[in-house]
Amino acid sequence: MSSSDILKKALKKEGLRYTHQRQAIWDELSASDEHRDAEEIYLALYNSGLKVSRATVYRTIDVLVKNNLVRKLDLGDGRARYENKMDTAHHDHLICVQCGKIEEFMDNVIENRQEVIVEDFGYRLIRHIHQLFVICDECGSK
Amino acid sequence: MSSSDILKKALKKEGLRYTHQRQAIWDELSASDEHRDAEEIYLALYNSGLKVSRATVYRTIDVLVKNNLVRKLDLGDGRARYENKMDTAHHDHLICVQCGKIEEFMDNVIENRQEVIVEDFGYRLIRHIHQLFVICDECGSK
DNA sequence: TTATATTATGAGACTCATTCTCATTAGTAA
DNA sequence: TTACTAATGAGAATGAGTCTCATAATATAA
Repeated sequence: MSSSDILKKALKKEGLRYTHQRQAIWDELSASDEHRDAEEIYLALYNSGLKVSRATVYRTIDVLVKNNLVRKLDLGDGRARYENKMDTAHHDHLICVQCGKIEEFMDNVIENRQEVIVEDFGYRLIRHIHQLFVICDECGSK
Repeated sequence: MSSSDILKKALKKEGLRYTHQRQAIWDELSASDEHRDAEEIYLALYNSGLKVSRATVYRTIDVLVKNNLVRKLDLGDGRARYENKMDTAHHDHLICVQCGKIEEFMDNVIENRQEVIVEDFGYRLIRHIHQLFVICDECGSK
């Protein structure tokens, strides 16, 4: 399924219209594996000649997040980051507190323990945030 | 060690003065096990007749957090919560996405796995955030 | 104590990411 | 095409948190 088909499907599901702006924003996000904030997405589009407003960037990202095409990360610094979620398995993040580098990890033992914990409470797990703030090898060796 | 001794010790270590406002804020935080935001702390003081400014609330909480007397929680909703850290063992949180109720959990298997993961990367773990967003028993049964 | 030198506080201005408003523009169904 | 809506853009608004700076309070020395 092409990039535009994926988007069209999500928009149809939400009862939303297919627009150039929404396609441009999804193209920008789906073409990269970086963890970027809204301003970076906005500027990337702007610099490639596509004048999409910040408001539309935010609005569209919300739709993409809601439809599981993009993941929103809260790193605790007041700026949300977004990553393409297509073809990527679930993972959590390691963040270097010095240089900001972001790595991904996935651990089945932890995933399973989470379920057990929530079950013991008699609750139902909806989603989780698990971030390991580290000093990476490069920063640590200085 | 009394509440004021604990505070005085932290302030001395930081080279800061002991003031009524700082004591009042620490009293307010240390007397409760709730997870409150800065505005709630400010209002609690205000309603008990202590007119401490919001700026001082934020400034003082920063000192308390830095000195491990208070823990800052980022729940991803744009308002930091603070909890008294005295006499409480390390734990992470379950947050009900419906009613906002916060419960605490601690799991040694997860704690150990985190260390292993970070070690495998050759990094050093500084701190972590682990939050399980759930639907609690009360909200789930409706 | 009292005087002196700082530091802390309060009020409100400011910041910055994000959201909202509303007039204009552009999809879309018939 | 038309006609009906929904989407967009520009910039105002929001809101948590930070900063500024004149004034007040604390610590230290005498």
